[in-house]
Amino acid sequence: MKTVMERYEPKKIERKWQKYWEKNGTYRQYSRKQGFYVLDMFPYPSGAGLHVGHPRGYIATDVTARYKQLSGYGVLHPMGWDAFGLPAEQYAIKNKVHPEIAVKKNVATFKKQLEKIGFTYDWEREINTTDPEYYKWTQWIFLEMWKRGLAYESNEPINWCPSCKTGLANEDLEQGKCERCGTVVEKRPLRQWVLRMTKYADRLLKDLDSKELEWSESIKEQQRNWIGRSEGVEVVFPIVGTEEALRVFTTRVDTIFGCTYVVVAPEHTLIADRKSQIANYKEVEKYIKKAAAKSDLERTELAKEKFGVKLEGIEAVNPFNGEKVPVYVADYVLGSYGTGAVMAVPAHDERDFEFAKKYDLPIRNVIEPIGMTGTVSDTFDGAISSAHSKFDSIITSERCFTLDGTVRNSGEFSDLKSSEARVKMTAWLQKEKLGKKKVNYKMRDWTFSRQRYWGEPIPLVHCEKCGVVPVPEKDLPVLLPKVKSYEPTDTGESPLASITKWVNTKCPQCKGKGKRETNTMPQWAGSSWYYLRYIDPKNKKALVDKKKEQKMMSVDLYVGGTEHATRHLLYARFWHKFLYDIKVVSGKEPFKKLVNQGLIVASDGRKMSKRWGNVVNPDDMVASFGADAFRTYEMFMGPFTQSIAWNTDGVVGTRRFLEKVWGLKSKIENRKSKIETGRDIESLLHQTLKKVTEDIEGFKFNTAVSSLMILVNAMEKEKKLKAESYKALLLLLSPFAPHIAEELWSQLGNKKSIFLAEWPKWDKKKIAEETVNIAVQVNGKVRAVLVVAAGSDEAAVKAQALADANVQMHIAGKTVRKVIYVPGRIFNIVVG
RNA sequence: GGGCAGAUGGUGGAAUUGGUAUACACGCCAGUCUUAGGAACUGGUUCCGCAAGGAGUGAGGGUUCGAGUCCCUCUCUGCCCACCA
Repeated sequence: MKTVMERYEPKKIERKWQKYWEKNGTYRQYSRKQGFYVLDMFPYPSGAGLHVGHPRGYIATDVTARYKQLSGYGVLHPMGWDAFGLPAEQYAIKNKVHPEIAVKKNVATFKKQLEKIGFTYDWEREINTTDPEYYKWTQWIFLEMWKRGLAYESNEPINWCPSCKTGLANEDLEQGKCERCGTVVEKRPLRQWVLRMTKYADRLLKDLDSKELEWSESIKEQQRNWIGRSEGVEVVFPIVGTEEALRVFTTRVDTIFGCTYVVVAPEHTLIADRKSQIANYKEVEKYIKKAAAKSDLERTELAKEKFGVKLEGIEAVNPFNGEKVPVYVADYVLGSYGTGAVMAVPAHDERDFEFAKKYDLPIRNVIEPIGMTGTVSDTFDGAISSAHSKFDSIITSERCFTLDGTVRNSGEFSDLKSSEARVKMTAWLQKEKLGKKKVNYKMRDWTFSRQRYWGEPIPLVHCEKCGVVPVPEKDLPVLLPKVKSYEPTDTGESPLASITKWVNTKCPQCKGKGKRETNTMPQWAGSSWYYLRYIDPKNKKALVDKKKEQKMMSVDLYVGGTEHATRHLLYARFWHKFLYDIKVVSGKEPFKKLVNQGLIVASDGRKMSKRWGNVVNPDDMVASFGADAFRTYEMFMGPFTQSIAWNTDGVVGTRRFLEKVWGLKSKIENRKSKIETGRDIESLLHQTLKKVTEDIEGFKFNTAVSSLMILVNAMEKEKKLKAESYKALLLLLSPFAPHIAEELWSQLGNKKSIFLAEWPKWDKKKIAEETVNIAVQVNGKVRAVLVVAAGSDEAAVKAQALADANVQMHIAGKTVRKVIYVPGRIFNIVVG
């Protein structure tokens, strides 16, 4: 006799199955023929723990991982910790614990939180960037780069955050402020290690267009903009009365006849070199000092107003017309881009235009908008204000014309189109040896050293005799010394510099006295290659065994936030290309497909943060609703790539849904009473099979869940269910709600895990329904809905439509002019 | 200033890509079981209107038998970049 059915109690089943899966290695099906590598951007284990926003991406990869395993793949889905860097160190300083201990504690918290949600993670492959066995290889990669001249020492001024007390890379800035603490960044000359990322600029750019790279257009565009390739020419402007010349970079050589002065950046060497020739050197020097004191932010904020000083006594010659033009120094020209000098064409460049107006410099127009002499062309609509209605008026107007057009007043190049003029003028320059084609990038080399404690030591030794010497591979890793005090200093020296016992060492080459490099690597070092370590996490001889896991060499699916567009994702691509060049990896790109999840914000619309007190902890969600309801809700709440506000009330809905699935068990027919399920439920089931399969593949989890809800609602209305139908439902549900699916699966008498079963396939024939609804419209408005046999012809539908009372009412007294029939959808009667 | 998204009920969002707008869910309303409650069950829920009917996807125009979807103009919101010559 059957007892009253047990209630659905997640607490009773979730922990049980999590233990079962771990014990049985359910998700370690690596021996399967085909592999699939699905990866989450690993978290930074902060002290605050996870909030409900974090797992959104992890759940999505988990759904995909489970679906792929059910589809026959051996899935690699690992997790680890990115634990070096400032946040961990600052947390440690604030809480007066050593970072190593803080990290250990935080990792434990994160892991405990993750385990409750029921992921397929293979914890045997867990990695931690602060583990010496791990950072040994981070150091190894650095040395390989150093050996090939890709890591170099520099003393150039770099971004210095006075609050974090460390140098920063360009990528670490946000509008001239430190990305971490918001402090305005200063320029500070500092000895530092730099990675020659610009050497890879072209490849980093070009490979974005590779067909194999399935990334969102917006991330690719962000990387393109960051790399900032621009093609132009370097033009030589001889300096009057000297053998020297000023080289300027321009993308608009077609405007060069409109050049009325030249501007150099305050850092430009011309100023010091020609000191004696500059009549107003004192004034110039004062200006340069003032400019140097300005932060990048100030330079940017004052962008509207441009200041500069004329270098009295210096003139440059425009190579095209031999005209002598004055030279200015102004900080609107950047020392670090191009040649640090520009030719100013105020008529056709906004910045030059503003500067020229301020200092009353001549504005000479040499580009005429196309169509000005004839009819106004559409090409420039909007670009040409009414003030520009006549060519001549442009010169004196309030605006300059910055687009391409027809070249005028430019000697032999007059009357050419801008694009043609650029080609011919460049050719002329090359012939006269007064210039050459040049490509410039906005992206800079990667400032790679930090003056902080909690990072990978840079494995180099400074020796008085031998210079910079690498630590031999057999001596790696260079361990980060355990110290009590690791607070940063103001001096630009790493706190490691004061640990003399560690600093003083033997030169690996001459065995004489040597000093260790005391700078550490930036936070982004460890994450630039971590995806490779998961493939072969225990390997002590090599970073990764290429032969062993060739099939996993690059990540098939990578999921994470968009905030990494120009840092982690750029750095990892750079390192991967380098590792490809030295034949450590076999592919050119690390991440084939990239999907960016939308941010989950708090219900008040703000980011979840301790500061606002709006953090929702996933532990609480699991405790009140169960992991399955929580997981399903995160997938159901909205489109995956879109940002969305958290709403705890919504979890109730997915919990109710799971209760219904649980309840359906009682409807399963037993062997004795073979009640046929209707055709309706069968076609709906197959429609759902198709929908859920396609939606998981397309990352449309919200509609996958809703289609499951529709199926379950329909099943509830049935008196009996075929066991086969119910099994199919459980399989479809299992990626989203693995615990309940596994529990019900085993209650059906299955001995093996549901995740070792096979994903059901839909049958095209069974999807088709016997009858279809046809909307009958009169002049585009729906007046009736007919139920007709599938595949009815137009005549049959027309007869039925015209017989409908409501339709008759709307066409009464009018002439039917036309009918449109879309089979299976619509029948439109046009009357007039 | 530039680039990329986006705007649909009270709320989150669907819409076979030009074919019945508002699926699914939350919330709300009414009822049922219950001493009570709801994270239970049943029904209802775009707006105006008693109804017939009409209006309706940020605003305005266009193409079409038919537009949330395509084209033009505009408004607003979010994210990213920003003196890069």
